[in-house]
Amino acid sequence: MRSADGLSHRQEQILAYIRKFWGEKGYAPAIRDIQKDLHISSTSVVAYNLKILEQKEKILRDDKISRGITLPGALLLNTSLPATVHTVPLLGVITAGSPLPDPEDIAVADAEQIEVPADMADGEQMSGVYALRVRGHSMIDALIDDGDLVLLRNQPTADNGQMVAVRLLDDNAVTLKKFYHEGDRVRLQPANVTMEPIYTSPENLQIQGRVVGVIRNLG
Amino acid sequence: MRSADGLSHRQEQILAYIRKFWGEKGYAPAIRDIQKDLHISSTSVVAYNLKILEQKEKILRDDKISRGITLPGALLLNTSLPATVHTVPLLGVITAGSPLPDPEDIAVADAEQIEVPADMADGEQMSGVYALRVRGHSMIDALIDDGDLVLLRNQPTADNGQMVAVRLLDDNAVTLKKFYHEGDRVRLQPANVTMEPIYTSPENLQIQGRVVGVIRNLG
DNA sequence: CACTTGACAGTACAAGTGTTTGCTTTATAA
DNA sequence: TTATAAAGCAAACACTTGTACTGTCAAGTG
Repeated sequence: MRSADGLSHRQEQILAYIRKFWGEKGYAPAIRDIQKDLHISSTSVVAYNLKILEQKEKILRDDKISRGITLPGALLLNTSLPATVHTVPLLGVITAGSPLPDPEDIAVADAEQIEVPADMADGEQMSGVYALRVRGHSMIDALIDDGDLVLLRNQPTADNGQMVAVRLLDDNAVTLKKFYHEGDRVRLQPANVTMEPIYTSPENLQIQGRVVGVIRNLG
Repeated sequence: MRSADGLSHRQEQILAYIRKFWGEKGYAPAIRDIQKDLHISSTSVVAYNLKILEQKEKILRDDKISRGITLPGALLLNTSLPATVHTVPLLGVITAGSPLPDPEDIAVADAEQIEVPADMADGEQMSGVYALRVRGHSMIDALIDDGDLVLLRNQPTADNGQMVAVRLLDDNAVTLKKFYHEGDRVRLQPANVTMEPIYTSPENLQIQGRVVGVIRNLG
C-alpha cells in the first residue's frame, strides 16, 4: 500500500515521527528511538526504510553521525512568523440564577488572563471579549457544562441565529440560547437540537452579550 | 577574561562554534567535534564548559543523548511556536461511525496547526495532543456539537472518571464518554448528567485516546 | 517449479559519543 | 608565600547508536 508520493505506510509513519520528534526535542531521533516508539521489531527495518527515504530525498543523512537526520527545508522553517497571543480577562462566574457581572465594573487589568484560540477574539472586535466560568449544570441545553469557560462579546443586540446570553426578566434567570426575532416575539433555541425552544416577548429579555466561544478543559 | 554576559573566552568560542555548526549541518556538534575544531586538548574541558553554558542557559542539553545540544529559541523557531502559544495539529474529523485516524500515520508537520489555551496541552505531556473536528450531532450526549474541536491525547488506557474516545467493537462506533471500570464490566457515562450510561465488557471496547478539551467557536 | 525481489526480523559488532576520575596548571586572595 | 578555587589535561570507561550480516517470508515471474 503506497501513498501519493510513493512512500509505503511504514515510511510515512517514520517520516511523520521524525518531524514530530524534531519539533519537540530540537534534534533528530536515533534509529532506536524510531524503532521503539513505532513498535518496529528491528533496527534494521528502520535503517532499511531510512535509506529509501533518503533516496527519495524526503530526509538528508550524514553517514555514521548519531542523530544525523536532517529534514530538507529545515532552515526555511526559521522564517515563519510568530503567532499572536490572544488573551481575554476572566471576569467572574455565570450561573442560571444570578445576573452576569457588568464588564464595565471590573478592573480588567486585575483579572486573570485566559489564553484563547486566535480566531475567537481576533480583529478589531477583539476588545470587549471576556470570559466567564460556568457554575452548575443549568446550561446543559446549550451544551455547556459545569466548569466550562464561556467567551462573551459585550453587545446589547443580536442578529438572528447568534448565540447570546439573555436575561429573562420575569424569571430573573440568565440562559444561553440561539436568538431568533420572529415577528413580535422572540424564539430562544437551545443549541441542543433535541430540545424545545422558548418563546417570549422582546420586552421580557435583555441581551447581555454574544457567545463567541466555549472552552472546556478536561486536562 | 570575561565578556559582557559573564562567559569566558572559551565559552564564547564554544557557543559560537555550536551556532555555526548548527547553521551549517542542521544538527548539533558532538563534544569531540568541538574539541577537535577548536583545538582543545581534552573532551573533558569541553564537557566542563558545556555544563557552565547550560547553567547559564545559553544552551539546553538532554543528558546522555548524542548531539543533544539545543539552542534556546531553536525549538520555537523550528516549530514556529512563540513561547506562550501552544498549537496542536488538526488531524482530521471525528464522526460516530468512522474510526479515529492514527496520529502516527499522519504527517504531523503538514497538518493545520490549531492554537489552544496553554493549560490544555502544556508541559512535558504536550506531545501526543491533537485535534479533531466533530462532524454531525452524534456526540450531543457528550455536550459536543457539530463543528466543535475535540482535543485528544494519545493514550491506550484510562483512569476512572476520565473522558475518553472509545470504539465499541460490536457497534463499530466511536463515542466520547466518561470511563469507569466496575468489576468485570465497564460503565460509559455521558457527560450530560441527565442521560443514562452504557454498560459493556472491556473486550468490546478500544480506548483511542483521552479527551483533554473541547473548543467551540461561535465567532 | 526455481528464481528473484521487497520487506522485515534478530543479532552482533564497531564506531560514535558523553561521562568520570585523577592529576596538573593557572589564577586569585589572604 | 601559601591556600584555595578555577580551568585545563589525559586517559579510561560505559553507554549510545549506526551498520552489517544472516535469515525468513510472501509475492511475483519466467
